[in-house]
Amino acid sequence: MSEQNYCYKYPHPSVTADCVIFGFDGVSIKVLLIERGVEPFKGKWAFPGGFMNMDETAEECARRELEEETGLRDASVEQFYTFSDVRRDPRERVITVAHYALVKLSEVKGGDDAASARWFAMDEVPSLAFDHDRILRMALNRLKERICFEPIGFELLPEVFTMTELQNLYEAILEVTFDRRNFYNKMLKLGILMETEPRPDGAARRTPTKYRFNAEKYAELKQKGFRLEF
Amino acid sequence: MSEQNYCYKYPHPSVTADCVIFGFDGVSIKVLLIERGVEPFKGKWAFPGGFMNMDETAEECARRELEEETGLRDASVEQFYTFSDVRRDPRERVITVAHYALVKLSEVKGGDDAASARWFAMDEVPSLAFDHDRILRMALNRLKERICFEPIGFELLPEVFTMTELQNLYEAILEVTFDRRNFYNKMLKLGILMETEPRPDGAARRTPTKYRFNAEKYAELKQKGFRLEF
DNA sequence: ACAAAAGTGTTAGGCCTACACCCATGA
DNA sequence: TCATGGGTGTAGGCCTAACACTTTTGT
Repeated sequence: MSEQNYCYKYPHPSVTADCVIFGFDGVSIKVLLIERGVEPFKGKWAFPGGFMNMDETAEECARRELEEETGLRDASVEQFYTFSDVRRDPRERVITVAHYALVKLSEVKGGDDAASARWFAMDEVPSLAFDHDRILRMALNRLKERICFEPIGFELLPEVFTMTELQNLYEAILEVTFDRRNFYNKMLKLGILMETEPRPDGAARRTPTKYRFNAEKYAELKQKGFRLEF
Repeated sequence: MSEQNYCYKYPHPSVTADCVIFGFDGVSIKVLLIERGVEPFKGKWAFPGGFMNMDETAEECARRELEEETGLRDASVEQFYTFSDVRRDPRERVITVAHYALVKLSEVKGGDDAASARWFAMDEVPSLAFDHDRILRMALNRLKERICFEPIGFELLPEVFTMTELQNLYEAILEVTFDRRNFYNKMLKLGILMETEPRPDGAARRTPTKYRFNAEKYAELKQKGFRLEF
């Protein structure tokens, strides 16, 4: 039954890719976890992940996991660290190439495993399987670093969003609060936001201004090197 | 002879750790390369690296490589990316966890392989074996990012150094030039430099002020979160 | 004598921060 | 009418960037 057909002169570790999937619901950052149905860590929550095939890169493997859980193929996925502690998996030597994905919650459909998958706000995340607590901490740190250089916020928001939502997102990721006017000024001065036409419903109730991300302007900015000061 | 004793149900990639070793000679950034003596890429230059043992982490493996080539045990080593392209090694599937190390050139003794190892300035680096060109590019980018947040410069300089050397280092890594006075002011204001006593040789020839890195002050700064603006 | 490198201050402009009130809406 | 959230401008301080000359030393 369990034939062992792949033989090597020296021992090889198993290699997996894990995918920390972040979403944003307008108020707080969420992460998608899966409840483990088997030992080890049965009943504990963990990130989607799985063994890397021989004909795919780590990132492709992470994207595969992402698609299985969310149905999304084109989200932003980035590798951030490889965890190789000798005993991180109690069964055998497994090293994992950890990625994070940023997804728009509105576009996510439950995947195959929907039954055992759930979104958790950061302050609700339980103690996780394997070394996934550490992986989450590092993923969040990377997110904090990166949001100051790249407009990753827009990967997490719907196409059209309000300034307040954008501010909530930055505050949630960086765990700080900003003065509203200063945040407006800074973002608008950057020039990577476009106002969307407020549809002129005659008696429409007063709605906040909606914005859209201006990818062209951003490309220009990036050329020159830019940094968001927070 | 080549018995294949380690068997698995599914194929496993080989895992290596590579170590991009950076040094600084007072003027330019150097990287330590090793000339390959065997195929593939025989005669081409590559970073030190090797297969990960089953009882060591990727970082430990990278440190082992570092020590073999330089004799150094306590240098700063940091993992920065895992390269997993399917065909990056023509022989078999190999993924590599890439690290960079920052060393003080003055402390480096030639390692076992001294004959085939050589320091190259960045603008002399030849085309490299495997995907090591790409690895080098990414290592340099990480270095650029990191030098704005952490005083990694001090890992590359001798214990005692002049302001000009420090400036040359920043200029070499960031590939820019700074106004000397502004650089002085910024660095001194940060407060992480200590002047060393100029030894009062009576008629010593005029020497530039020497500085030393003040680790305590840096620890305080880091607490509060700091950033170097360049 | 000349070239090369160290050392040193000031000014103007831009950016960040702190801060308060009005309006529209929905309850 | 009251509570909530959106929208808006200014003034002060700090940091950044630009800029030139003198001194010392070695050649």
